[in-house]
Amino acid sequence: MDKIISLAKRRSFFYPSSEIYGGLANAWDFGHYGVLLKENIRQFWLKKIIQERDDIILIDSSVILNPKVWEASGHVSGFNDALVECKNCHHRTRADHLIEDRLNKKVEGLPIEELTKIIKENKLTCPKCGSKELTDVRRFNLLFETNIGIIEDKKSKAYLRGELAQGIFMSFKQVVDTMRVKIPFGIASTGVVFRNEITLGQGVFRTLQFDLMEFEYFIKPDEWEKYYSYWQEKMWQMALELGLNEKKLRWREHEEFERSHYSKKTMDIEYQFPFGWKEMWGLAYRTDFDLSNHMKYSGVDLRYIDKTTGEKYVPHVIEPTFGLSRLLITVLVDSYYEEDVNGKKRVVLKINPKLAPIKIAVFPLQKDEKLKELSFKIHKELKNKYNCEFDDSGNIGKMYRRQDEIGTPYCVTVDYQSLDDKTVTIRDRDTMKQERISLDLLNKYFNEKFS
RNA sequence: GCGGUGGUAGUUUAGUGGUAGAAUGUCUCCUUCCCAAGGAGAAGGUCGGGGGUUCAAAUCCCCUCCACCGCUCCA
Repeated sequence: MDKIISLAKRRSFFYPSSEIYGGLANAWDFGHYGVLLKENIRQFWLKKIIQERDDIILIDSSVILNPKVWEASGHVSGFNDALVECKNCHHRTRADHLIEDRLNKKVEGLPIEELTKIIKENKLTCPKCGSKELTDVRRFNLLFETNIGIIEDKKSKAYLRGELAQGIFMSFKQVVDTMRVKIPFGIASTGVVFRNEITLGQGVFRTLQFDLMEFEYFIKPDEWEKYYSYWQEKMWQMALELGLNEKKLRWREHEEFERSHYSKKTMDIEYQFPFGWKEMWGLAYRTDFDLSNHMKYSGVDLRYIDKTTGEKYVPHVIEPTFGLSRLLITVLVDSYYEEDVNGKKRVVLKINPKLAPIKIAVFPLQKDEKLKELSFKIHKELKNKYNCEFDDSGNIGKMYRRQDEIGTPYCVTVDYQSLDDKTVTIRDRDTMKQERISLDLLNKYFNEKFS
């Protein structure tokens, strides 16, 4: 893993954020190749989910929503309450309620330290599993708080979105009213979300801000099992299509105590990283939890009307979540190879060509004005269609290796023969083999390679 | 959040109180008809940050930040 982090920084995929000030824990910035890779992955997903289907609508919601959204969703319930968490089953309880129920004692307004003391002295246990292992009393703040306008105004408090789902639910009515959708249908969204988790650590893997791609698939309540397995299969296929090693992937179902408050069934696709199996994507059955709560809190009817049967009901949802930032790291880990070439180490990222940040690099075999001129011309033309790089520094070996490290699948080299017969060599990243091809056929050649 | 380890050039690192070094990468020039080749030269360092001890601190002490490994948890 250290090798990947080192490569990521050396080759500008990602690196610690605001480093001149000592960095910020769990914040990373993406560099040139990192962003290109990330956006290619996003495009791949959009093609699969939006372009190739007819039943999923794309939206992009505001990062800051009306704060009531997060109250209705359950993300801020107990936000201002002092809670204890059970170390065994992770159940969270309001500390004042626990004390009042067990000891019949009014503790309203007591400071947190006092509450912790009372719980410890009286050896109070978890109301769910009975464990004695409770954390100190504290305020958990999952969501980042911010202010709209004047900080002193209490009504100014707002939250940065902690998941994409709520923005999707906020668009539900709009989509149903305008997009001629029929159940089953999905609403998709991609973008950055923020988590103010108390427990940090795990570096690039657990960050304050991360990119997600996700959708809610709205279904009839009695059909959830059917669509759950449908999306389970689709997600697996997508992971394979991205080029990930199947042997390093597995499904894992969450135990009841692990599941989020809204979910009735959750499964993760995990990837086997150098530091163990870790969650990459998730699939949750959220029932009608969110729409029903939003109906309750907002007073707006969010039921769906089946135009053919006249049936009126609150749809249930299946939620496939694709961690984009995590997928980027997974792709790097999965495609990193060290090979022995002529007794020297070759580091190469065997990334799926469709995802590669740079598709083609063009260089003159030697430093020569004529070769350079033709290379430039070819480079300029290919750039219209692909992300390309031109290079003429060092020697041919160095240029190939440099491209290997950023996963460029093809290198076009211009030599003296090129000047005579208008052909160039194309070198394949994975096999290191070359083939000579006429300039007229270059476009056709790459069209086939990247189709 | 708790416990352990560590932080020196872009990267990998040597340096245990006395003038900050190497390899590699980067840049320039020469050479070279295909895989980090050869030659010449150059740039690159708040020694993570702050404070203290000392004639003198990368080195010793305190605080802090960051990373890594366990425990815990998420996507």
